Amino acid sequence: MTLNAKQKKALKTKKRILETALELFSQKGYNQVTVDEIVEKSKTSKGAFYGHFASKSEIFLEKFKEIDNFYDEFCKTLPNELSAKEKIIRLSITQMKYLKNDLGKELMQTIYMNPQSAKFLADTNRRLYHILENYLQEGQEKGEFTKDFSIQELAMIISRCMRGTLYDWFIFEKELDPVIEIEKMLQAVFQGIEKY
Amino acid sequence: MTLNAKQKKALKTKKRILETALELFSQKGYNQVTVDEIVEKSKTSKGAFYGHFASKSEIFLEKFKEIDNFYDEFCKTLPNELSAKEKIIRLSITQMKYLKNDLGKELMQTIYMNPQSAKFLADTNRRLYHILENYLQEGQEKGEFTKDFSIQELAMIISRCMRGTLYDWFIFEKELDPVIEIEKMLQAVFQGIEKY
DNA sequence: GGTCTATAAAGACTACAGTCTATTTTTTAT
DNA sequence: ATAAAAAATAGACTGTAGTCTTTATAGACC
Repeated sequence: MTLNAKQKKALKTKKRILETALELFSQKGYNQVTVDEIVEKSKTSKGAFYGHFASKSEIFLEKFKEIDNFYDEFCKTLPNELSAKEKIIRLSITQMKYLKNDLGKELMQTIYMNPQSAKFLADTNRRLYHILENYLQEGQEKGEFTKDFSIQELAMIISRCMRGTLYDWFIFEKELDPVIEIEKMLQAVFQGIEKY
Repeated sequence: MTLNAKQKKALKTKKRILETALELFSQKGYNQVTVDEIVEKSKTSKGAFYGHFASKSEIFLEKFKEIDNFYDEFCKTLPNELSAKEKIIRLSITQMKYLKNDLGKELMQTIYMNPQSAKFLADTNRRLYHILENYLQEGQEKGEFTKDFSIQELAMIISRCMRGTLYDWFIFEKELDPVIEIEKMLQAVFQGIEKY
């Protein structure tokens, strides 16, 4: 982690590009901003831009990755005595609020609709999966959840509900609220829609 | 439906473009084919292409819409005495097989990852939603399903499971089988993952 | 301190989806 | 038949993401 002068300068360039780009995106929207514009305003060059980022959308991915701070913060403030189910529901709802209010629909849609950046969502080593797996394990151990599925399968099911809900947020014209939608979705998944 | 000579000719042009494009896509893959190439091979022009299709990906959307034939066929062969749950499960599984084997991952991914064409998936007037709503209504009436959700909400939940599963098919590196995944997903949604 | 190498940055260039204007072809009205 | 209007098609042109080649800069080694 001990950087020499050259590396420090490069990092400063990267930061300048990132900040300029995010600034422009928030001013005019992702699709209204060109890479040429970012490069011009940040006084860098195409070479510098693509040396630091693989694509225009990767800028958003970088921003999106800050979500790990959100998860950390969330875990800290969550009362431990809640049921595992309640923890997962609160995680999901709080997360949706964060994505909706702090990151915004355009950023999320850009990541989700881009095959390259969307791959990151499938990385089962990201914080989200670890947290989910913990709560699920706790739930299974306490006998709250079925053991018909493995922890990994359950994490996949829950996280898929999140992805499905977010995806629907992007594609439905009539403005869908991801917070309300994830709540309904999870209610169905936890209790089931069958009568017994 | 009575076309004059001009309209008939235009339709022939459209058909020629469509067939040439699909042929090329299947030969080299969607991303390896350019509109210029389609236009050249079909002996038409950019003007003709964009007169008939709003975008390159709309070609795939056109092909995707044939799915209604699949749904019709499916409904015809489905035994009526099955439970509503069983009907929905069979619909989902058979559909996934169709998407995977007949349409293919690239076509589906192209539609799903494209904001313009993805809007079509959100059209609640497509055949899929009507069929789902029928089965769900049948299930609610027979007392198979909870009435905590409206038919429309249930259709949204089930179809979102489908979309989420397909989306995951696209983004996970390690080849996911959408047929197996939808089965697990629905098992969870029908029975719930909570122990009671 | 000079040469050699590796990394960063510059910016010209390419590829390609989609637009725009011009031209041809067909229909309609007289 | 002929002029005017409408529709379809041709293909030149534009915008922009991303690549490629060149140049500058800094560290390393003698």
